[in-house]
Amino acid sequence: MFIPLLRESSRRLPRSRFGSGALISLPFIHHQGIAGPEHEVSCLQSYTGKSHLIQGSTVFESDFERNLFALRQEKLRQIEALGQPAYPNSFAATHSIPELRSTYDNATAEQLDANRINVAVAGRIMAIRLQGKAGFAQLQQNGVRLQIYVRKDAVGDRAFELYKLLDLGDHIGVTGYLFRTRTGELTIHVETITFLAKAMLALPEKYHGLADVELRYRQRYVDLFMNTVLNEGTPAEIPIRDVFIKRAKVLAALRKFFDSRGFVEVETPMMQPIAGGAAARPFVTHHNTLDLDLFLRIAPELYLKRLVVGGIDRVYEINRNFRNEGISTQHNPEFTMLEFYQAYANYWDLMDLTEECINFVAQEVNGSTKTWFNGTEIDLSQWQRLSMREAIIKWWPTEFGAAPSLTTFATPDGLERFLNESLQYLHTHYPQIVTPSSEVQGVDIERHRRLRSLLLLINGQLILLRGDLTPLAEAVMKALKIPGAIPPLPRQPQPLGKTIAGIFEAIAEPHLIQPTIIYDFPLAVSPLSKQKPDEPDWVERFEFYIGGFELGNAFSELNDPEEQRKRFEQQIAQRLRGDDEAHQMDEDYVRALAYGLPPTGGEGIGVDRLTMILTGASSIRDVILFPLLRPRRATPDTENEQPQQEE
RNA sequence: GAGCUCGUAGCUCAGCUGGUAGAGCAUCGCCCUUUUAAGGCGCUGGUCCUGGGUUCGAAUCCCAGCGAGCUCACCA
Repeated sequence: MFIPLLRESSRRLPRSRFGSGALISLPFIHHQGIAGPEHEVSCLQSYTGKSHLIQGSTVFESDFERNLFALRQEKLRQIEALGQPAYPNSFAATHSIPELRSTYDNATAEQLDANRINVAVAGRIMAIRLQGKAGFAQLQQNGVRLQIYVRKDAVGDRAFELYKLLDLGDHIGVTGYLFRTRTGELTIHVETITFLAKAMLALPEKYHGLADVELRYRQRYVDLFMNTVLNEGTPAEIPIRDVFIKRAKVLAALRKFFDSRGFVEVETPMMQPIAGGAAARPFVTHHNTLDLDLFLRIAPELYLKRLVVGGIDRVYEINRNFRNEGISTQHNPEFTMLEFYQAYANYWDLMDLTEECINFVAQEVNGSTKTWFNGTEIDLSQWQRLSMREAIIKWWPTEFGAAPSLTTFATPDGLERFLNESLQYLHTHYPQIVTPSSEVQGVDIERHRRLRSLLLLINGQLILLRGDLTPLAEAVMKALKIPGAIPPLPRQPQPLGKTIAGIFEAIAEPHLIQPTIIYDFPLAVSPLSKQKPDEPDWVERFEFYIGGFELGNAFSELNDPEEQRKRFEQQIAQRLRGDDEAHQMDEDYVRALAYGLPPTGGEGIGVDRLTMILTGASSIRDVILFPLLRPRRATPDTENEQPQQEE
């Protein structure tokens, strides 16, 4: 199976050196003085025949790479012939490249000559320039580069032979002394070269790096050492390596912040019999010995509050949550969340703590509270606070006619009447909205699309509120060519609070670019938070938004076991109505509350999203080392075995 | 789940009013002892994502699929 493939590919191998019949111009053939096509065929086959990688593997993209691998194997052999092991175990460096650069970047040529600095450093070759009997290369370590200068008369014949066998991407160690070149660049004048490891594959193009977004995610190892710059040409420009360095700093800063305030870091189950603490669909897994279905956690919330019951008054956890939802620039199925709980605190205390925390982390990570995100400068020290109802009123679109007032939200009837009026208003003032923007000429496409989606939104909310299609709503749906109701028709009208929250998200969220705390949420969307004493339909809860999306969610925790059980039952009722994100019953959690949870404030902060804000990365995948992607089909064989059977 | 855009050499990209594929980097060979996106000369490298269709002829047009990005929907 392999041999025919080799022969086939052999025909396309380079023929330059040995004329028309030559198979491949392998340096070792030259060195051994063997010539002629027959020998070459047998040589290539004999040594590729020893390689599991070349024979059986799917790591190669092409014959080009397969051949390159074979050539590099031969170079390794020649390196061994020069007396250096192909895969040595260590190298004793005296400095790291970042150390050398930071220490001697300002040293003058005269200083370096007068006081010779002998060094031994290791790194990956990221640029190499041979010039006859001398050459330059750039070694990279931890994202920092340092030039080396190799002269044949300084390193000797053998070492210079080795230098000529080096390729882009190889790891080497060198000893020598620092000097400055004619053009002033800090450089190591090399005295010895130690071969450390070979790059058997070709590096991406040296100027542009790895630009293909998909390749960058799939082969993050390449992306990282190529260190491609994100947001090039903008104030938010940042090499990808620095994104992840900053991510590490975000985690360290968060720990520093909470540790210094007496919080205890804990780890609670990520495999849970009941996936609770949030509204989301969980992943399911199975424990064989116990024959038990388990859920990957969607939140640590209920376990952390059990710990507060247990007397850990200040507790936090930083870990992964898993939600079986769609993927977007703000969503990855697994994401990192900080959750913390503080006994005897309420949501007002947490608002202050949140502002302090984000401020602190920004300073630790960036040395500034200002950051660039999606083309806007954001100041993480300047916060505004609005209630959800105020936010809806504030950002009610002018195209929709009159904005609601605070009393609009008091009763379902009031809200329904208001939404109906808005729908009528839209319908009469913008009769063209129902036409798709692609079919309308001479209009502002963005505005048109916005109006259209707002029309849809109101429609949907009315349907949800009422549980049926009124004639006007039906007419709009028909005009918009929407088959059936969107969202799906509920059997009963949904609670008022859910509609209000839906309107808020659609209308206000995109405006929340600068840090904003939105407080007082409807009870109906908050099964775990405490009611406001004077407004029982509303709870003491806030979310904070930066850059147009939600970063955190906090509330005064519900600690009345009886009320908690009732909320669970309501959630179960919603579940039965088809809402599979509604909360499940957790009797043990209710039991824990029955032992007495002190008044407690709790909050969750999305660490990935916070990192996005602090690094200017506009996609969550740019702050996750290995974001979830569809697997690539492994081999050409399985490719052919897959008929197009899916609809 | 829907819409838009993209998929050409290992990498970065041209070619897309249909005539059977090109550049730069990398690779390979030669020259070059202070270069730095080194330079010069020469060679090589492609199931143009996959499968159908239209056509005398498809990288190019049409359909379907696969993968990705963005926007929207859902959620955090």
